[in-house]
Amino acid sequence: MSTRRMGSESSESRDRLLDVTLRLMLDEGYAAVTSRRVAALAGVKPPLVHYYFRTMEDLFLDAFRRGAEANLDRQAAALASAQPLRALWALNRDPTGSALTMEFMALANHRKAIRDEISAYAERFRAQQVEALAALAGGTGPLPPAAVSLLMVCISQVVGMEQGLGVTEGHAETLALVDQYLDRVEPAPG
Amino acid sequence: MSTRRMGSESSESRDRLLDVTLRLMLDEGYAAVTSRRVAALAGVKPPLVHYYFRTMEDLFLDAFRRGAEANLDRQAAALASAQPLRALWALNRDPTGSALTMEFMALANHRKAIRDEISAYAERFRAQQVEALAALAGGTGPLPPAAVSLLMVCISQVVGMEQGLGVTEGHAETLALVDQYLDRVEPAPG
DNA sequence: GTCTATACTTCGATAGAC
DNA sequence: GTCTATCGAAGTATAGAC
Repeated sequence: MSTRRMGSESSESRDRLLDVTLRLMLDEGYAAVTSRRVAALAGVKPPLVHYYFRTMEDLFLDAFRRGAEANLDRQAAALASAQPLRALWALNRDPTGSALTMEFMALANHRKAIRDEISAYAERFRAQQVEALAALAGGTGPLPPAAVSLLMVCISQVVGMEQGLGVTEGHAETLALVDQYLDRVEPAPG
Repeated sequence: MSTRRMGSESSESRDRLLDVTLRLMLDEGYAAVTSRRVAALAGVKPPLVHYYFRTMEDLFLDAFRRGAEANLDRQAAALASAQPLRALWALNRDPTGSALTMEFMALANHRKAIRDEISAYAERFRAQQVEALAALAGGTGPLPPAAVSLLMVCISQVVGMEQGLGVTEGHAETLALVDQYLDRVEPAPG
């Protein structure tokens, strides 16, 4: 066990395994991520998964980190754009994000290592947002920056979730409130 | 198969199996709900699970229905109370609810029968709320009833989720906004 | 450095005895 | 109404061949 070898991080197979893991979580939920299924979809033999990842938990962790880092970059770009609030809102409303977040949250429910990782990233996300919103030239209107940040996440997360279910009552009214707020605090250029 | 026998709904064992299922989902996630573990925790032999529930999916469905019906009753009581908005808010903030909801949502991701069931109940929940809020004597202030309903769910769900993670930035500001809203639309008696 | 053969465990589900 | 015995499939993980 102490002499167990492990694949390099630059391997193409390793890369495919991470891709497939995220896709599978999105399509069929975290419980569908088994070493056999991941391997089959990546076109490799099942044991290869354990060559690159000591345990399935390690696979989840690396898949999460990869997705989270990419999202942090996307969010930084959005916050640095000409219309930070609108860009942030558009980014949060991406339904892929909500679905994956929910899967990882459910996983975190009973895997401490994953909970800690998500917790650390969630704080970075929130901090990055709050800092940028607080520094906004025009301010964030009647709502404190931290509340704007949290509300955007709340609304996009739950609306996206419910859309996946086919439940839509109250969505139009709530999204209209957001648009109203954006028009007021960050008027569209057109 | 067509002659397969099945236990009655009034059985005590059946009742225990449903209890244990919900508890296990809460404690360790839906993936921990296996026929063997449920049986062990309920103090019965594994095959008994399949005597009462044809498949594991049936077990999940019945467990969900039982929990959902109880919640619909609780919500109806809250909405019929003297302070409907405050009672509804208190009910939504129960952390047990958020955790279970997340588990079932994750389950729904890859089980169509469960998705349909959750969808139907979610619509009933929302409809019950919107109807009651729309009929409120004092109205819902500057926000439309449907938006109030959705926002309460959004905020309590995400705040509860993040509290479980230990992430709290923005919570105080957002909860203060809710309190401010409640004080305005439904002033506390004291 | 990369992958495969294989061990061992646990799963859902059924048939039929008690 | 409940339990024993058991099947075939799928799970994680390791040891060792290329």
